[in-house]
Amino acid sequence: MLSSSSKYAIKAVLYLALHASESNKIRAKNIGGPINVPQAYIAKLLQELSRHNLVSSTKGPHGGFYLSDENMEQPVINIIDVIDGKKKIESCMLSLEDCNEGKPCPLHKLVGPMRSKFIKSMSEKTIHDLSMDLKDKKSFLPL
Amino acid sequence: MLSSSSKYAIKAVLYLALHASESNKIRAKNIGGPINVPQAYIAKLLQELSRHNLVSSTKGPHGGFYLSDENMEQPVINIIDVIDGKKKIESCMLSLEDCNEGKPCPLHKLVGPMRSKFIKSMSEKTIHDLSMDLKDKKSFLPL
DNA sequence: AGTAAAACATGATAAATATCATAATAAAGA
DNA sequence: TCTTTATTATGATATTTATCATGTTTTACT
Repeated sequence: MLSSSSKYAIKAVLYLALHASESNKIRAKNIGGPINVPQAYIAKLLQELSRHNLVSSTKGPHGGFYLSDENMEQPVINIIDVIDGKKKIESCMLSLEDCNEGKPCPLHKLVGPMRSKFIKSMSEKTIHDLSMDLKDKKSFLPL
Repeated sequence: MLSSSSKYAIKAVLYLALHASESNKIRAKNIGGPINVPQAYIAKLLQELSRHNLVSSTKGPHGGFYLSDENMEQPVINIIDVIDGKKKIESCMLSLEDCNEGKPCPLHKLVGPMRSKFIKSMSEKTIHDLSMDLKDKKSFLPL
C-alpha cells in the first residue's frame, strides 16, 4: 500500500511533531533509533521532505529538524505524495490505463469506494491532528 | 497495494475464466498478449498458481491452462495470498510489529476499517463472481 | 516407439527500491 | 576568521522484485 520510504517518512515526521520544536531541533542521527529506521536513510528522506517544505531544518551547531506551524498543518497525504508520488496511490488496482466509474475494472467496485475514502482521510488529517492523538494516548508509535 | 505480480495473476485468471474451459485450454503463450503482460512472466505465475491448485493445467499437445469448477469458486484473495503472501496485505500501515485495536498506530483508525472491508470483499468474491460481472459488461478488462 | 507440443523447474539478468558512504555547504561559537 | 556541527547533495552498494532464457518432463498423436 505504502512504500517503506513513505512509512519511514510519516513516522519521522510524527516523531518530530512530538519531540522537536524550533528551540529544540533534533538531528537526523537521533531520529533513526527511536522510530527503528536506519539513520542514514531517514536523513535522506528528511532532506527530501525539507526540500518540499514539509519539515524545517537548520544546519550547523544546534541545527537539526523540526516542524514549523505551517509544517504541522500539512495533510499526511503530502508526505506520501513527495516520497511515493500521488499517482501510485490513486492508480487502478489492476494498473489498467483507463479504469474509471464508466468503465471499471473487475476490482473497481470492490476497492474504489474505500480508496476514495482513504485518500480523503489522508487529505484531511494533518500532522497536527495525528500528533494530538498520540499525545492523548489515542494512538501509539514505538516499535 | 498489490504487487504487479498479483495484478498480473488476477488478470490472467480472469482471462481464463472468460475464455478457457476444460475442452478449450489456453497456452501461456496466448495469454500474455491479451492481458498485456510479458508472456514468460505470466507463464511463471500460472505455474505457481497451478502448484497451489488455483488454476488447472495439462501438459503436451492440446494442453494449456483452464479453470475447473473448483478453481472458479476460489476467492480472489487466495491468488493474492499465493503470490504476495497474506501478511503483506494484512500488516500494519506503518509496519509496526504490534499494532492492533488496543494499541493502534496513528493511521490505524484511518485505514483499519477500510482494510478490513477490503479483505472481507476479497475473501467473499470468487473468480466466478468477478467473471460474471465481466460477462454482464458490469466491468471491463482490456488494457 | 518416436516425435512434437505443451507445462514445469530452475537459474540468470534487469530494473526498481532501499540502504550506506562520502564530500560539499552553511551556521554557530570561540 | 577558524573550527566544529549539522544539513545537503551526490553517488555507490545491496536487496528485492520483475523479467528473460534454457533445459526437463509429461502427454498426445503418428
